Amino acid sequence: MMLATNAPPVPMSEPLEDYLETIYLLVQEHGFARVKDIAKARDVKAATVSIALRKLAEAQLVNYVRREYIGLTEKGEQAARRVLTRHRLLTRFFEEVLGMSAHAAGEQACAMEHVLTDEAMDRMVRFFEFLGTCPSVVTAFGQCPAGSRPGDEHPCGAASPECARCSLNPQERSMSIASMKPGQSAVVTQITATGALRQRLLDMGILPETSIDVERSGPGGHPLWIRCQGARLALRRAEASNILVRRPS
Amino acid sequence: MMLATNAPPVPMSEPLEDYLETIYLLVQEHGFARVKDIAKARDVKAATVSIALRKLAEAQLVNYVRREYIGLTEKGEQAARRVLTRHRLLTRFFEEVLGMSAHAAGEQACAMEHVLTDEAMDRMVRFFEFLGTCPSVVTAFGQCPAGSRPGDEHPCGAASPECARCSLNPQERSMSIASMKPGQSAVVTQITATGALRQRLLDMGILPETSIDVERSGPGGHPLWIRCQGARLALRRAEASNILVRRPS
DNA sequence: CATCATCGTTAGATAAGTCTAACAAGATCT
DNA sequence: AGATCTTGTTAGACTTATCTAACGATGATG
Repeated sequence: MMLATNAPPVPMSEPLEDYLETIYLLVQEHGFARVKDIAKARDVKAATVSIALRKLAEAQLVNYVRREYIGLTEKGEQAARRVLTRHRLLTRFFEEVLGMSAHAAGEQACAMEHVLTDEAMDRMVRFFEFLGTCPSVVTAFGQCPAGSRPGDEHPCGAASPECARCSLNPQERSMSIASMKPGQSAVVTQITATGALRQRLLDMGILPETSIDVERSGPGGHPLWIRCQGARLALRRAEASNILVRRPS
Repeated sequence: MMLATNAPPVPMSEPLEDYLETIYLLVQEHGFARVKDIAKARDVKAATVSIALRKLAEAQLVNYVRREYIGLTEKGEQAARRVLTRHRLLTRFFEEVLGMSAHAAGEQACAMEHVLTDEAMDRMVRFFEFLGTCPSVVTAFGQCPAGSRPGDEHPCGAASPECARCSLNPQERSMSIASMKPGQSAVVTQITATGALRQRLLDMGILPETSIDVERSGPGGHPLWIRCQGARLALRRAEASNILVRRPS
């Protein structure tokens, strides 16, 4: 529901970011967000939420009239997705790379999502792009130190020899989403954009290994509508062509 | 100056942890810590430091008489080292693995050091232990996505083939610090301990790739005195034997 | 010795986020 | 309709960390 804009992200306190994130998830899951539910999700009292909502409304992040429907503004949705994307990225790192349980990884991600800088995020994404094309790295690590603690076994023997995906030419099935047709879906492998555009795409939740469904695609200057992580996004063609995917062939 | 104890770490606010860390570093660097210096290092006013010191003194973390010498207690030193170790571990991750500048890596580490859980730390250390024995992984990553952004080059070709260190039997030169003589120094490769002992050793600052100097070592039940990251530590033999190192042969 | 500069402390204010308790507004059920 | 239950809001208090401004103490200098 949101076109990529250049709105500079407003610095915000961690609790307020958490409220936005919570609202975003509740709306996505139930179609609405009530004070009570937000309070429960964040484990605070309803009174506290009420006050927070007033602040968020002042900052133009939520549309909110006393006792009425609570919804995110465009700006709020963007901020929420930004945080949520960081959350998912960190969770994946702790779970898939370091081998932590989903629960522990999520907890850790929660604590860090507010302070992950744009640059660090960028680097982590590149790390995942790298792992995605050469998964034996993770595998090798998963087999050894993250797992049990023998201490004597050596991982490299297992690591180096076969790198299944690498032998396939990765560009073979690779395409940008700009050339996808409505109804098709694919998995992101790489974001080739750099700088602000890259950051904006990442903040929208477009990360390596997330899947994307194309809903509408017009010719020429028309935006491309996609679904990603449950969100509907509109991309310009120039943006779309920077997102490489692989299609289950 | 500290024997490894089983004192349960006290939960503490982030600012207070920062004060401890700052004091620790100032003492290590200049031999003393004044209110003024702490204030400058943390970029707050002296008044604020004064108040914080009172709280730290109440919590038995600093020895502190009004207007007199400021020093960490044993508990305080332990807490400071705990945070500092997290800081260093995270910095290394962002710098060495993700390829960020030393400055950016440090900033990011600062923001995360207070919330890194024991488990996540443990996993990261294992990751480094893994990388230490099979460095081609990092190298390969460093050559590709973290560096420039060609997007088309593929890292794996460079990654898999030669894994220099792996071909050497890592146990060859590997030994525990328990068998080191006074005056010798070595680099940590692995902490084989598990559970609480492992955590305690990590919290003391004993991480993969840190160097250790043995200062005194008695026979039998006597503790082993070492220097690590500028700190003097006493280890029991049972602990020392869990720390594997490589010596520049 | 008197003065002045530096350093540290105290008092009082502010801001953010939380709580409890009391209250108000709808919704539901006889 | 009236009683009651659920939900949300407001008022007031507390905690932590910070600030400014004023004050006190220590030590150096003319």
